[in-house]
Formats: sequence, structure tokens, C-alpha cells
Amino acid sequence: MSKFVLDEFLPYQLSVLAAQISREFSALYKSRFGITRPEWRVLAHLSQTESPVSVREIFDRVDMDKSKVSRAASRLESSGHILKSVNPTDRRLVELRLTDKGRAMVAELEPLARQFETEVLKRLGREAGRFRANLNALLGKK
Amino acid sequence: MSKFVLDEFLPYQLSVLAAQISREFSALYKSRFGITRPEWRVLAHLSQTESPVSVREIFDRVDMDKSKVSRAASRLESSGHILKSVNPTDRRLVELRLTDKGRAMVAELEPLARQFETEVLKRLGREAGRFRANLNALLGKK
DNA sequence: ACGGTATCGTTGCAAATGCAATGACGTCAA
DNA sequence: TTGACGTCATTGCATTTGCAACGATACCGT
Repeated sequence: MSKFVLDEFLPYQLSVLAAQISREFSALYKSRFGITRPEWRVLAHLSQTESPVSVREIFDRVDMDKSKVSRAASRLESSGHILKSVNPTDRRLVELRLTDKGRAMVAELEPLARQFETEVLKRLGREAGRFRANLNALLGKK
Repeated sequence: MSKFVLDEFLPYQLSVLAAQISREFSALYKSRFGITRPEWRVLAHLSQTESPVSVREIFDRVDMDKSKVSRAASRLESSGHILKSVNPTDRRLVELRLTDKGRAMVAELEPLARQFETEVLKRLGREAGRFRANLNALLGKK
């Protein structure tokens, strides 16, 4: 059997690539807005829907531990980017929603995100679409 | 401009996929051999070469902080899987090499790794090769 | 209505992490 | 040879992380 080569091991490659790209991008929003990765995720998720969203909903969909989401939300509340309130229908739930300040920040952030993504995909040329499709397949989408 | 959708954001997708797959695989070797992810990386890297390898060499190629490598190596030494020794030519360097016990463990581990990888790639069917090629391109290989 | 069970978000805590500082060693030029 | 500078691995420390435990609330069968 041929030798095992770590550099060609899929889980390893994915790990390295994801870490590199995330580091690069997070350096961007960290320096520009002073937010952390978990905070960015919460913000990005909140920006997608008008209605308030519970902590559970986020950590379900966003692949972060409950506590991570909870703490990120608390920081975002302190910094005035989101509001937390108890859901009156089900008092176990906490509703998160963007403040105007939060919305403004996301509005600045999103173009940067798009641009960053475009730059990355440029490296793949015409293979970009296929790569994304395969990524989605591995993520078990649709 | 169309709405920003986190689920379709490349850095996010890569992060999630890498985390999922790494979690899955690390659960395997953790339950079976009690080693952590950094330890697995060091072992996997050491298994690829006969000659001893310095800490620097590993953290350069393996995308881990120096201290992470150093601590993983110490744990692996305690558990008897590797040996650490001072390089006699350049006494700043620490040579890491597998013990027989370490080699035996890696020998068990590698087939599991291959199999795991195969299972993942199966989900892509005939696209697998292309996906890997694109991954390599993004990693800036060759 | 009541008890048992499940779900939600937060928190405590131990472990892992990243980063800077440190100390040991090498290199090189004068 | 010396001294300034660079490199290596480890360690200290503050922060982050994951996990379990907890209190509060909701749900469900009886």
C-alpha cells in the first residue's frame, strides 16, 4: 500500500484551507470593526432575517456551541449592536435582533465579505462553480 | 444587490465543513487511541519521514502554532509514542522521532484514516477528483 | 392540576489556545 | 574573539473554548 501523505489527506487539507481563509477574513473585520469570529457569525445570521432569532436557532444552523453563541450575543449587546429580549410566547427563548448600529455595521461588512469571497474564487477560475457545488454536496445541502 | 446569505458564504462553508469532518474523524482516533488533534497531526507528520524532524519543521508545514506543536510533542513523549532529543549539530533544534510504540499506533491509524477519507469522497462520486484538484489549487500547491 | 420529562439559555470550570517573552544556541562581520 | 543579531523551543499568561450542570420554563400524559 502506498505511503500515507498528510498533505494529501482530505480532512487535513480542509482544515488548513478553512483556517487560512478564516484567519485572513477575520483579520479584516477584526481590524476594521473589532469583532470576533463568533460575533461575526451571529451578526451575519441575524442580518438575514427581519424577525428576531433565538440563540438556539443560531447555534443549530451556525455550527457553534450554545455557550459560544450566548457569549457572543452578550458582547454584541454590550457593544450596542444587538438587543436581547425574552420571547413573550415562550419565555425560555431569547430573541436577538439587530439595532440600527448593528445594521449599519453589517451593511459595511457585507460588501467586504462579498469582495473577499470573489477574490478567493478567482483563484479557481472557471472551476469555481463546480467547487462550490461540491462543497454544498459535502455539506449535505438541499 | 442580492441579499447576503451566510450559508452560501465560502469562508463560512469551508469552516463548517472542515469542523464537521475533523470532529468526526477525531472522535474516531480519540476514542480508539486517546490522542488529541494536535497529537494526531504530529504523529501523522512524523510517520512520513524516516529521519527525525524538528518542531519548527512541523509547525511550518502543519499549520499549528509553535507552542501547540511543542505541547503535543511533550504529551506524545510522556505517553511513549515519540522521543525528543537535542540535535547534536544545532543544539537549538529538538529532534522528534517515533518510538516503536508510536509506529505501531500510526500503523493502526493510517488504514482508518484512508477508509474515512474514502467514505467522505464517496459522497462526491465522480466529482471527487476534481474537488481535490480545486482544493489543492486553493491551497496553493505545486 | 400535577408530576415527570424535555428544552432553553447561562454560567462554572477545567482544558486548550494564541501570543509575547524568555533563555539557549548559532551565525556573521569586524 | 567578541558582540550584535537571528533562530529555536519552551513557558507564562490572559483569553477562549467545550462540556456539564443548573435554574427557569414549557409540554405532555394521566
